[in-house]
Amino acid sequence: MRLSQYPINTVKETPAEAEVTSHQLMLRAGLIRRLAAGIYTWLPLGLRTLRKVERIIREEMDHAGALEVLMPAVQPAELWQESGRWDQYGPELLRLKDRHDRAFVIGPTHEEVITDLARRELKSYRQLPVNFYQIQIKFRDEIRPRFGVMRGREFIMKDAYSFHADEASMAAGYDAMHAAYTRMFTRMGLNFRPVRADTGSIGGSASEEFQVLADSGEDAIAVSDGDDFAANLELAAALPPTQPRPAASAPMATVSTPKTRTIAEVSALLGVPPERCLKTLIVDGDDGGVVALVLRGDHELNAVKAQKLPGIANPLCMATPERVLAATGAEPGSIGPVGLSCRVLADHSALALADFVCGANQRESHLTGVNWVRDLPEAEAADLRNVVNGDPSPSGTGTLTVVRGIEVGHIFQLGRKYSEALKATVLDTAGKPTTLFMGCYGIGVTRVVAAAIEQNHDDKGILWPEPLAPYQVLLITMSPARSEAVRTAGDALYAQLTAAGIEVLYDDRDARPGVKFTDAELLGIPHCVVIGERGLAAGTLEYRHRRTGGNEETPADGILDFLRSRFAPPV
RNA sequence: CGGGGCAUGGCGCAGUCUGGUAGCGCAUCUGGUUUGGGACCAGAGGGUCGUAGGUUCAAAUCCUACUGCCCCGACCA
Repeated sequence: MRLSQYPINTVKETPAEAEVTSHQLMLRAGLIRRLAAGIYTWLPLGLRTLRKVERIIREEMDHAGALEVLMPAVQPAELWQESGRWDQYGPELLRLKDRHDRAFVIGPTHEEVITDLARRELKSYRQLPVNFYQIQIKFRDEIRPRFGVMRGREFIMKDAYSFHADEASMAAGYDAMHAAYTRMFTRMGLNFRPVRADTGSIGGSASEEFQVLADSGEDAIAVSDGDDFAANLELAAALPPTQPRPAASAPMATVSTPKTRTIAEVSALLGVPPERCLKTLIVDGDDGGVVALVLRGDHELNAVKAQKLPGIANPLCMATPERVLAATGAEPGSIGPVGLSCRVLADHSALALADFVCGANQRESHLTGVNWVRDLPEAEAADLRNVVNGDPSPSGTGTLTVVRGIEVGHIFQLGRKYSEALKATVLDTAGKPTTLFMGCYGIGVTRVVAAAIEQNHDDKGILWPEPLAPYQVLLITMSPARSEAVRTAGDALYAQLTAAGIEVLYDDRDARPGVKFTDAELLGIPHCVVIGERGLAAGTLEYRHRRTGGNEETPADGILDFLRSRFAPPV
């Protein structure tokens, strides 16, 4: 493509609406434009990268034996009522009616449609296993779309659904997708980790997320330095301390702690480090009562872990101040586990403390020198907290570090959740109907593009991983309007490279060199060839690589082989 | 949905407190001089100041309602 014929501008100033780097760069480089909140147009340059992501996904899905289909974006409400998700999904599901007043949804996902297809088309165990996938537009009416296409409302997803006669086949299909995903993201040149994940609202048993590692990621991931263990923070288990609880050495005493509400304030006032203070949170139980959750002062409550515990409301709900007062006799800021009549759950690390500080359940008072058993009954032990840097890995090897990630893929073993609801069965070897086992496997295609930029940029612009770059080579002519020789050489080289099957973006604009170079850096095409008069006279071209920088002179007549030697070998 | 903020040429902003001629930079167009790292000079076009009411002799500015967008939280590819 000739840049002189690409009418979209690059932008110098960072648009005010964009917060994260990838969003800013995508707008500045002219990859996307916003139409409404969370809804974007893909411009030619951005679309090329999007298509490259799609192509790699298709190749690896096909290679894994999956079959491509294309399902409708608009789906009848009946299917959602049948699966029960019409009522469960909530306002994120965009519902609409047609002219006959029939209810439809814009599909946020396609379990219902694919399961409907499966129950109609699949009749025998002999047809299994099978994996259908599509690359298609989804709509989720997110509460808060943000970060450009990273969390849009309309987005492109690759979703795949596998069907199996038994659990072992489902597990094998899951493993095959795990391998396919690993190949895809490796081919895309992304630094990623598969991590264990919570199954959330989709349901099912085993589940892993594929996370692109980036500091701006919305997800926290705990990774072990001893082996390949990695888990989403919501799921990463905090092991109980191995050392036994020290013996009590201090008497319990009540101290006045006026105007202190937070652990930090109490800690500062009493001169006791936060890790020797306890914080007590009152949450709703599932029986109408309340439950006290006790954590070490320096630890954070993990809501996903807590709400899975029996007796605790799911989703987790903090008790109202009135209920806290009724249950403890004090307001948040001065509450503690001593003398509570409600059920008390304590995190393992909180239970390992001796001579600790906690709220006294009296206004603006705390207790010091408190000890389990001696001063209050030993609470039920539970894993309630987020792991922190330095915690031992649940895998038993190494210690954990918490890093940030962008979730670009998620794979699930669904079991029979949807096939049961929609009565999707096949005949087994005995000729009896058997309910299908399912797996489902998603990739946020549009999000991959943003994640790739988030992970690959510098202060000047994008640094495309070679397999995702909209073009392989950027060809720049220096002042073509002034030099016919440069212009002719540029046109000829453009034709030559294009004929050789190389994807070339040709900056033939009549713009000053500085403009062209800064745009080159913004756009992030990996390989750049510069044609100028002074090189032309010597029979040389200039080459520079976006990531490594620097200028190299190379003979003009060997440019094709030279470039090919610089291309990254395919993964 | 709860909390906070913003809305003024295509983009980024000032002007709003204290009502009185709509302004700056970038971008765009014309002419000229320039040309290896976002040029310079001269000129030009482009804005119902988010929408609708209200107060006032007079509203971008004060009041009311609404809409859109952004940020923080819970949800997710």
